[in-house]
Amino acid sequence: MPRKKGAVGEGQGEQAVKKARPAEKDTGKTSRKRGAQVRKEMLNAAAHLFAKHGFAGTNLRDLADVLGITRPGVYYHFPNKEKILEALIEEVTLSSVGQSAEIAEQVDRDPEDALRLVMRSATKWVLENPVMFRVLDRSEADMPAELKERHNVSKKAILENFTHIIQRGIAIGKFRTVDPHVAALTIIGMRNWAAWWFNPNGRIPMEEVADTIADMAVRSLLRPDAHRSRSDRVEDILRILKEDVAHLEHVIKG
Amino acid sequence: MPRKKGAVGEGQGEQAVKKARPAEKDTGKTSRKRGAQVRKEMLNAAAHLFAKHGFAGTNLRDLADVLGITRPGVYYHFPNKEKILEALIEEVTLSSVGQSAEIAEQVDRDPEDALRLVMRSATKWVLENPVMFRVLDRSEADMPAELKERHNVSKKAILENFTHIIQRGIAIGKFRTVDPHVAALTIIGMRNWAAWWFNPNGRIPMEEVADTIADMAVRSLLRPDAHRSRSDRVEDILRILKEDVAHLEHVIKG
DNA sequence: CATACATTTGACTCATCAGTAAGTCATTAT
DNA sequence: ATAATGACTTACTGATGAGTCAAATGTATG
Repeated sequence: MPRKKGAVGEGQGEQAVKKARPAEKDTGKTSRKRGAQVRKEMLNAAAHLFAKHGFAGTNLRDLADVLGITRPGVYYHFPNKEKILEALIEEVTLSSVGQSAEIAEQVDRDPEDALRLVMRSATKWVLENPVMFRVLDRSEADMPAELKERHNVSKKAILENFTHIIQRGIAIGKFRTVDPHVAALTIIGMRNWAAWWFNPNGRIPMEEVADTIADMAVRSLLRPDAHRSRSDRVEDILRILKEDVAHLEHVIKG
Repeated sequence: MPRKKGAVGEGQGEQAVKKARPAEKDTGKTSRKRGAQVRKEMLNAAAHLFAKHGFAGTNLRDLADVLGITRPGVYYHFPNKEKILEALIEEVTLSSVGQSAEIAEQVDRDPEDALRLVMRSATKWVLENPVMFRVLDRSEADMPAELKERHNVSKKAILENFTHIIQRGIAIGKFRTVDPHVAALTIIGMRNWAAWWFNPNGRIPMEEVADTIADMAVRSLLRPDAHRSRSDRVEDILRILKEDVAHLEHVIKG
């Protein structure tokens, strides 16, 4: 990506991160104490660049351009390129801690409810931080070992949570699927992929998308007949099934 | 990724692409006429590298190392780095042409059948070419304009096919979803994400995974009541119900 | 054996990019 | 007013990596 000659972010689908100069008066305080603000903007801009080009494919000069400073100016705020990624990931894992806690709480409810709640919350998180999510995803190969390790642990935890819920759903006869592991990976895919197509300024509000995806996840696993009775009690489901069997046998004979 | 000092493909999870020398006698013909063979190996190795590090993040020397030649040797087979990517994409789009045709044929069936068939075939393609799929996905930002254009057209076509099927399913009252567009994107996510977790040498065979994902996609959209009439044969339904009853009775007792 | 041809190498060039060092300059504290 | 300092800049270094090219190393064929 040898830096198109003309400008910087010339792509047509940009919409975010573009800015040629701090435009004289940014917040009243023109220069001093602007540091923290710039740092934030830098992380935001870096997130967009890392998400699009990956860590290795991102040029610090492009980052500087976005902020309207020169390349070495970046080094005032961060000691090196990798620290930017680390700061970004730090931020993202921090913001996902709340989510994990929330998920852990729900895990022991009725499987259908649990799956819906956990899936909605997990999806919401992705839709609220789509760029960060993409960075995480794109930079895996370039992450320093320690960060990669943490990231993998977190991914594994999510997968296990889902698998666990699904297994419980199967045990009480509410879910049906060939393999809980594959099923968990698949619904995680529904959620994760959303980070790549969801448009925060689009037609459909985030909450609604999250609800839709969570609903699809649940329905993709619910045993068809279980839909009938929304009861949690296995005995109820069994009774209904038996009624159905009796009915069908009658139909066949009659 | 400044090239770990020691070796080349030191990661523990490698399993594919590793080879230090063409090992004396490769196919009997040691050197002459080896060109086509090396070219193939090169594309394969490049696919793995591009998939892992992205186009920009891939070093041609790493590619050369995998093949047991030196970096300039690469230029005998391809004029430059970008042409390797192009050749790769060429190959991949060629192999997906068949799929598109197949999909087009199914689109006008009964929506449930159409969705299942199309989804299965689309998923199978991904599972058969997971590395290629990842390359496509990872290299989007680095693709030359013309290739990117073609790629986008193909993505859009798939999306529209799914959307169309879903809309028809809603129209005849068999599917239910808030937004067909979101639903289409979500089931595409189920499929696409599989490229990142599916292991061709894993426990579960490809066909089964494809079937499972296709089934989940269909069920995530089917209107609950429509499940009943899924099979035309009452006997089938009865048998399934009896299995369910047995299963539940077992659960209650166990 | 000699020649032609396929394949690969060593030794380059050139551009890019991460990171450093020293200097500038407005603002704020003294 | 002056010193300190926050937020830069210009001008470097050094590494890396893409791409070139004239040889070298075979290896098949006449």
